[in-house]
Amino acid sequence: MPELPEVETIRRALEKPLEGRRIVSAELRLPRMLLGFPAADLPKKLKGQRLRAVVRRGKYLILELDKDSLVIHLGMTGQLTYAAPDAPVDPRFRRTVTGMQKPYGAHPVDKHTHLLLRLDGGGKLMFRDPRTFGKILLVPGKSWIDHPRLGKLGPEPLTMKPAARAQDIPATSTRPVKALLLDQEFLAGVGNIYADEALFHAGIHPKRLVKSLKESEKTALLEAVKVVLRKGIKYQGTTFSDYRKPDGTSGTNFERLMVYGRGGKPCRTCGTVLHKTVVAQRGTVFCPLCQPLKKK
DNA sequence: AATTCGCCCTGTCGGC
DNA sequence: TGCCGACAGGGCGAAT
Repeated sequence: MPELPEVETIRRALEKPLEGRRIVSAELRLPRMLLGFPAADLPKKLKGQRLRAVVRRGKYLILELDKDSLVIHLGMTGQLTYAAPDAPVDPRFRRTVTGMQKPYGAHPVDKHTHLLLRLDGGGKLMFRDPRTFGKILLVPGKSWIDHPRLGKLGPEPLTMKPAARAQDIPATSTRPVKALLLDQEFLAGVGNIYADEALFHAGIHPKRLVKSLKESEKTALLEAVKVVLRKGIKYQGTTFSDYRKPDGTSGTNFERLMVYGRGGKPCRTCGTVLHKTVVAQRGTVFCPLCQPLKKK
């Protein structure tokens, strides 16, 4: 699922080709993907506006236009692809596997392609999402910052100060620590993959209760969040099913993960078989030796 | 107030 | 081979 590193990778890839381009036409092929604005009015609203900036907040990608902001959440299986002018349609586009075929053209429009923006010069931006957990919002001006869906987001993990943020962790909370990491009001952009990775990196069991954490553990965990997110960005995101970069190729972080998706396999640090369980209604993988529930 | 639960949705996979 | 249930899970609203 696209988390902060995946969305940031997409943002960086789209920045150059999109900024300054004018929307020639917009096609919303699945109206229910759009929230808070009449779907029928979207094409007229977007047509003619220039794309001024591509920004990210947590897991949200925001296309700032002349008058409005188009806010996109990729949900679990959302893909944003950009096709350069004159790029041929590539039928293999979405069949890519890590390390295999390299798409060279445009994603074919299929039944999962929900938004299609044609740009001046001939470029195309497409939003595809098989499971339709994604969302599109049209927000007037740059007030997306205050939109109900984005206004309550916690700090950006990459710019927060771990020691300071650690002070904000409730001392009496009975939640498992993994639930805290997944809480977008605590930190914006951490999802299931990087929560597990951060907990491993910090040597903390995902079921540890928040109130049981020592100050040093809190700070170490928040440092670990930054480390694993930076690593995710460095390798252009984690592809294990649907996530793709805008050119259709895969990120290469999956093969570098320490725990996520590796239940039953040996820990890369100590060789112990990694356990898989459920925490906060999410599949969770951890090393029982490197992340003990009780301190020795 | 804090926390958990149920639901949305569809491609993929294991079992028989 | 084909059918079918289980599974994946972010975020929201309801329930506890």
